[in-house]
This record gives sequence, structure tokens and C-alpha cells, in this order.
Amino acid sequence: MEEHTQDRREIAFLHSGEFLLGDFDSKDHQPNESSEEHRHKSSIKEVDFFSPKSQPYDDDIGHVRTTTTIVGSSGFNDDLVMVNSCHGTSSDDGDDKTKTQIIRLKLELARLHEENYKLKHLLDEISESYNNLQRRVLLVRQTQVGGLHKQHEDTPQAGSSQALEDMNNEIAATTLKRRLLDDVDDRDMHQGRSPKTPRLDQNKSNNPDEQQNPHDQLPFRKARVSVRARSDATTVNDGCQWRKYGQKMAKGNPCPRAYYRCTMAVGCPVRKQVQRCAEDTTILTTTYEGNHNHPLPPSATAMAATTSAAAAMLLSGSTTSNLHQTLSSPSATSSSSFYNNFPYTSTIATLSASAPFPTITLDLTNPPRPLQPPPQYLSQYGPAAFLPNANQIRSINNNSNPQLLLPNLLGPQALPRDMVDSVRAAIAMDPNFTAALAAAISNIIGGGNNDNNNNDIINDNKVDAKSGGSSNGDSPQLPQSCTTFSTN
DNA sequence: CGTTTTTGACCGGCGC
DNA sequence: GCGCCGGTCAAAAACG
Repeated sequence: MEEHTQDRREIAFLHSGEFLLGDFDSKDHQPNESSEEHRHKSSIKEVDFFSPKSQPYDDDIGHVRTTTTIVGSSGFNDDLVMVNSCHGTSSDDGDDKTKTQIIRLKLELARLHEENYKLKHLLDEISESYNNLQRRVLLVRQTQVGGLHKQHEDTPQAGSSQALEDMNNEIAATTLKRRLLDDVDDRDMHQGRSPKTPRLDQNKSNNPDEQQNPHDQLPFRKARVSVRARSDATTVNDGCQWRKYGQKMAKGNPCPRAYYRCTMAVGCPVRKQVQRCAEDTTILTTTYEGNHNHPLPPSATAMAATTSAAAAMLLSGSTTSNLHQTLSSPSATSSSSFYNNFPYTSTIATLSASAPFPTITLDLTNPPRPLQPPPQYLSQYGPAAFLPNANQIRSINNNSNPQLLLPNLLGPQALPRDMVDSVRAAIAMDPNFTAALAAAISNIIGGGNNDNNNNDIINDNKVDAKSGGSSNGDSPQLPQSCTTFSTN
């Protein structure tokens, strides 16, 4: 029980990315800290679970540089009280005290080392399991929807279908580790990995190489992330700066569709479309497309891992399983506590088999149930913790286009329905959810240049009532994903 | 005065 | 080939 709680804390911590951020209190590393007691109580140290450089065991005990993180008062290792740095305890009467401290430090370091090892092992298991699921999904797709693939092979873009799958596998396999291990400094990789595929170039295959190499055509198969949310504002503030460059009346919808372009960096190819639902004008549908070629603002970095998982899920076609697994991955296999308690399950994802771009829709417009959410979720993880599954992931393409409905692979791992409902209600209740989710989606598209604090998103969720658009669409860098994201 | 929004024109894909 | 449609461009207007 207690172990479960700690696992959840660790997971929340890992998810938040705080352990990867370097902007923690630098005073912790200053030997001449005035108030050592204060340090013990309130200082935030860093736990580097994965860096090979920061081995818990330090030969030079006189310069022990502990890398322990205490996340507030509720973070894990709450009971850990240790001296952050021992710099030559000169006093004689302090020898015993120093020895005691050293012993304690060693014990703690050993424990941390064990935790580190455990988490690494966990990560490997999750990745492996993820890959297995990926293969299963592909098998299902090949067997059940093989006809569609054949049909698309006749089209110019369909030649990349196999390459897309390969890419999807690669993305899915690397997403989790990338987020957990690389995170902050993986911008270059993201940018190099995510092909810049401006829509403008989509139909202009002037380059002969692109026509010959299927992989080069991958960029032209974008995934879209679409979000449906209830909002009175013209757009959702997702942390990015947008410039409106067009507006059109879409067929079958009296509400105009607005086109926005990311202006946070010159040449950023990310674009989004905002349109109100014809049936319910209170529902705002925002569709993101493209990858950011610049660092993302703080508000857009939260849930990067989650959204990356969603994008990977979309691209890989494994709708539910990937998301679930990735989101709950950090502690999923370790104790299974967090995995079993976390509200990720009732997601149904579909991929459009006929659309040029696979599209995933997050529909957050379902009215919340009066059920009160478990307080521990709200207090401990905050609304962002639920973003990933918040509601439903469904296909955006409501037309007659054939869609591939992927089975829920969770099976027996599914959470109790009441728990799911509780979480869903919690998500819907939170006013910050929309913005946070939008930022997360933006992260997916933008490529996860996460050098900012995830917590900022919680404070940056104001809906931009002023039109003109500034909604944040920072996206993490998964290649070519277009996401339709709808929130309540 | 620089930036953003508006809006009609333009372009390419697609179906008939 | 023609028309429809979605998406983009770019000049003018609006805004701060």
C-alpha cells in the first residue's frame, strides 16, 4: 500500500519532467548554505534516475553530491533527510556526527541506487512490452485491414504505407525512452527526426528523390491531432503564438473555419484549424498539423510525454494500448499499483484509413458526471495528470470514410469503470484542462522541445478570448502528426 | 508604424 | 474539361 503510493509519486514526478529540469534551486549545490536545517526541509534536490554520470555511489565521500530529489512535502522520499553536501567536517566533535551522516548517506545512496536500477529495469520492460503490443497491432491491421492497404498502394501516397508503419514502429519504440531519458536535450534529435513537412510542399514533389524513396514521402503523410472542446473563445490558448492567415466557409458548416500559422519562429510549419461544430456551436474543434522547429514555451511542454504517446499511438495505429501503456509506463510494471490505479483506459481510437492524414480526435465535450473524483488524483497529480485519457479518443472523420477501428488491447488490465468515470469527471471539472490538453497536443506536433517547467501549464491555461489567435500549439516532435483535439 | 486580421483571389486535388 | 472544395496567398484594413 505504502509502496504503491510512493510509486505513484515517482510516476508523477517522472511524468512532470521535473527531474530533468535544471532550473531547480541551485543553492542546493552551494557549500556555504546559511541554513542547513532549512535546506533539509525545503530544498529540492535532484534525483537523476537515468544519467549514467550520476551514480549514487560516490567515492569521494567528502564531496558527496547527492542527487536526491524531494518533491515538496508530498514527493517521494519524504522521509529522506540528508545533508546535501559534506565539505570537510573540520570540527573534532563532529567526527562522530560526520560518520553517522556518512553512513546515512551511504544507506540512502544505496537505496537510491536500487530505485534507479529498478526504474531502469522497469523502463526496459515497458519498452519491450510496448514493442510487443506494437507488433500485435500491426498484425491486426494487416489481417483485418489488409484490403485497405492494398487499395492505397495504388495511390501515389500509398507507397509509403509500409514505410509509415516502419516509422511508426520506430517512433513508438523510442518515444517512451526518449521522453524519459533524453527529454530536455533531445531537441536536436526531434528536429532532425521529424521531417519538416509544410503543407505547402505536400503536393509539390519536385524532388525526384522523394518520388523514388518511400521514406522521403513519409512527411507527406501527416497525422492530425484534433481536439474538440467546449469553449466560448475563438481559440484555445495553447501556449504558442498564432497568426491567422485565412478563413473559409466549410461545406456543411455555417461556422467559418479559421486557419492559423505558428509565429513563434520564422518558418515554423505548424498550422492549426479552428472551427466550431455545426451541431453545437459551443464546441470548438482545433486541429493541429506539423512540427514546430523551435523550443516550446513552458505552457506547452506539460504532458509532452503523454502527447507524444498519443501521437505515437496515432501513427502506429494502436490507439488505446500505446497510450495507456506509455502513460502509465514509468511505474507500470514495477509494482503495478500506479498502473492499476491510473485512469487510463476507456479510450477508443480510430484511424482513418482513407484520409491522406491519419487523424485522431480527442473529444472532451462529453458532459462530466456529478461523481466526485478521487481527491488524491487531483491533489497529487493535478489536472494534467489526467490529460492523456481524459475522455475519448475517437476518429475525427465522421464522414463515410472507412475507418480502422482498433481493438482495445488493454483487456483485463482495464480499470474499474467507476474509477474511469471518476477520473473523467475530474478532468472535465478542471477549467485548466482545455489549455493543458491543447498545450500537450501542441507539444506532440511541435516536437517536444521541452526545456521548461511542466508546472507552468497549470498556471497558463487561460483561454485566449481575444481572437487573433493565440492558441498555443506547441508540439512535440513526432513526425507528421496532425491531431484534432477537443476539450470541454 | 509595426503587427495582426480580414477577405477576395488564386491554386491544386478530386469527382463527375 | 468543368465545377466544387479545401487550403493558401497577399493586399488592404484594423489594431495597439
